[in-house]
Amino acid sequence: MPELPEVEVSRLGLLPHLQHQRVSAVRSHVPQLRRPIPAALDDCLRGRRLADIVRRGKYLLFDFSAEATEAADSTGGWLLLHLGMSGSLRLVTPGSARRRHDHLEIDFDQTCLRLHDPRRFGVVDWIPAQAAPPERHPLLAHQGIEPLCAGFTGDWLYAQTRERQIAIKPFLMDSRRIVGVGNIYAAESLFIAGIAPQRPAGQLRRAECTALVSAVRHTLEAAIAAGGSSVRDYVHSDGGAGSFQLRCQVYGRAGLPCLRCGQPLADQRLGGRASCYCRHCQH
DNA sequence: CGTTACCCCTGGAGGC
DNA sequence: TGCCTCCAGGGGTAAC
Repeated sequence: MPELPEVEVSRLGLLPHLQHQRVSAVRSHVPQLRRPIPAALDDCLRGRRLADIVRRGKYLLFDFSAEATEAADSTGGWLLLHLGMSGSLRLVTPGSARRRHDHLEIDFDQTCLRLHDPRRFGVVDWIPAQAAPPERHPLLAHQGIEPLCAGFTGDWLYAQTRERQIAIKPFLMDSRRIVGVGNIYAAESLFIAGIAPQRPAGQLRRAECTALVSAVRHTLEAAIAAGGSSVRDYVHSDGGAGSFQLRCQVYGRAGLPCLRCGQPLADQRLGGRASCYCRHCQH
């Protein structure tokens, strides 16, 4: 279940292997995931070198906007990928057997990148360089602040939440406000900060906003660090990016004892999502 | 503006 | 063993 840390770990794991590599072929094996996969992707990418991979929220942008080495007729662009809920990216030996749900293959000179996505909630799109800049893409244009950037502070959160009745947990998870915080890390961060998930956002005091921002950043950074330590495994093993099992303190533990006070954890639906928390430790 | 429902899809879990 | 139902997840979109 990729949230921001999993996407960032994928980026960090792939970049050293793919940067400056040239695409030799692209194959998609399904017409669409959450949205249609561009049919002409092979024409767009073939012969181009990958300059960089950048992340925006949970989206990855593969930068092929530099001048092409072989494809001379157009000006390159960006490959936009989103892993949805069940997506993962793996580097495999070219020609090795494709697994069920390997929907997209991009052959580079030395390796093959495969997008595996059983539930097909992912996104694959092509953004031509001659179009508007990638941040204007409809899926990126309304993305909120990056939780790991310097501007994401307690003061920022305090200002943004004033007069807002919405519960703090769905507020945190709304990508138009803050990108990359999914259900797991929202639940964990609220527990660490001692804030109940159903609290109206506008009710949070300044100190609570500071604590929550700190908890979100710490949780995400710890998860990236945990995943980063297994980047080598990620690239070479069959297990994929599965080893950042950050020990969850509340997520998925409804009814089990709170690790801080021992009381059974409560479960409540907020914004359609299961929200596990401790009635005793979170207010 | 906020909230809710729905949709994309598969597979794992649990009930019978 | 199998069949059914429920649920999870991200997130865009439409409806209220």
